[in-house]
Amino acid sequence: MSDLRVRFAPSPTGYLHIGGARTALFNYLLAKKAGGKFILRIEDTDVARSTRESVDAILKAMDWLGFACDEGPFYQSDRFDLYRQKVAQLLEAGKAYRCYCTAEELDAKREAAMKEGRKPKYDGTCRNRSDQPDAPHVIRFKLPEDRLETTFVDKIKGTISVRHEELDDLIIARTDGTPTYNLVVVIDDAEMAINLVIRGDDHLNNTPRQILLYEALGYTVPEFAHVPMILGADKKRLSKRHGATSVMAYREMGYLPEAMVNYLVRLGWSCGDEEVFSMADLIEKFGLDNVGRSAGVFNPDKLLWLNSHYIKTGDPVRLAALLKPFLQQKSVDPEKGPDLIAVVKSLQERSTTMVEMAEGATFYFVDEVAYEEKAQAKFLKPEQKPLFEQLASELEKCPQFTEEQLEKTFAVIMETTELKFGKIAQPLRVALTGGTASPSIYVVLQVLGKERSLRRIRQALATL
RNA sequence: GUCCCUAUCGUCUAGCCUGGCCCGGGACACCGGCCUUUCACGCCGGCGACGGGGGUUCGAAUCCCCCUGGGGACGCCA
Repeated sequence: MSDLRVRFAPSPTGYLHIGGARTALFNYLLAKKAGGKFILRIEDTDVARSTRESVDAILKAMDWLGFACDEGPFYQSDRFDLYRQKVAQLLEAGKAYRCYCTAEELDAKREAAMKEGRKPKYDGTCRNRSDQPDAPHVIRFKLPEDRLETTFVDKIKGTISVRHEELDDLIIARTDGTPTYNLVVVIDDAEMAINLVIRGDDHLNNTPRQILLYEALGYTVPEFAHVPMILGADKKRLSKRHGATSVMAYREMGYLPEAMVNYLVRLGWSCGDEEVFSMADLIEKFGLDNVGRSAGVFNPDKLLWLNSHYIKTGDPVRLAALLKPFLQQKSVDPEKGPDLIAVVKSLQERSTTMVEMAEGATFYFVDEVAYEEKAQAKFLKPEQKPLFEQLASELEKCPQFTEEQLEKTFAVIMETTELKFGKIAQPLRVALTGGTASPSIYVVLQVLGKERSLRRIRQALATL
């Protein structure tokens, strides 16, 4: 047991994406490893952009990935009183002030500064105003002038130092009175006793000013660990044009959560030459020490490989349950066909996603086999009639569709027809499955069972 | 533009801290072969990197500096 307290704090302005999921994973893993607490906090201070749907989508994705939180979810929108109180505290202490500059004025100044090659920061117009008219205003945090720079040691990036001349007086409350991110994140992390903040390194630049806020509010500054970003193949920030970025989209595409977790953890973290990790492995082995410092490129191929690995080695009973919705989506009724678990077993090593498995499984469930045009033309020709007749009568005689019995039956067929196994198997495969690619023919026969198999052979016979 | 971060195969990375065992290891992808009743799986093999330039040192992927590349931040978004 330790007192480690970490958190994942997504803003509900969309679904949970790949990068967020990895941040959540790192937090979760560390909490579990240390026997600490993993807290979930929804950062919805931007009322205009936050939606209930996004919250639900994020919660659902967290659940799918298996990241259960120990505390929360907490909603910042429930805590505005606390924030208001803290703003007042800063105001009273003279550590914050009202700023009456309009957004338009600020934009103009920013643009001008950029054009002149200066850093676009607030010029402090309202900093020393003595009057406080009752006009629309924001609240700004007064950058402390008692130090020239702020330095902290990041658990991943190392020592980070920023000179205060690079900073300005940031807005902590909007014109409408609502608090902004940099303020609330500090208040909540402090009030929730978070002692290690793990987040994307796009927050690295915010950290010094947040540290200043911690100090101004009299809070203990936590430790920080900034995880590198995830990029697309073109080294640009990962976005929709690189393919799906929503975690749940991968579930829909037939990915298993353990594959996603395994892929995500290896993107930026390593443990010698190991590639495959269960959640239990990760809780034992994961650590910030082996997290890389540079951005990584999202590689869908490797995710796919891991997915096929987990499908191959997965429990058929569980996979069968997972397969059902994918089958139903293709209008296949999983109840009307052979044993689903046997179906899964026959497809595990040749499926890379559950969607693919569903595609491969469909033929088992159809009432009437639909032949692929080419396959039919090549393997279901009139001259095959004697072969199929043989097949029908011998298989009819076969007492049980077991590997052993089927082998015996085929030995007989091979002898009487003087055909090699391949010459028999392929036409039969087409008759049974409609195509030329399928699991082993003995397996197909067994899974389908005697009755279905014979019906399909007779169906083929009728077309010759 | 300014600041911050970063830099090993196409990609994820091991190695770097504690220089020599690394003319650099693993994985994905790719190519070839084997296996084989189809498609796959699997197995074997191959291709392929220390960004560039200066130092330090007997010796550098490993330490230092510069350059270049990449990412991020600069918002009344988070």
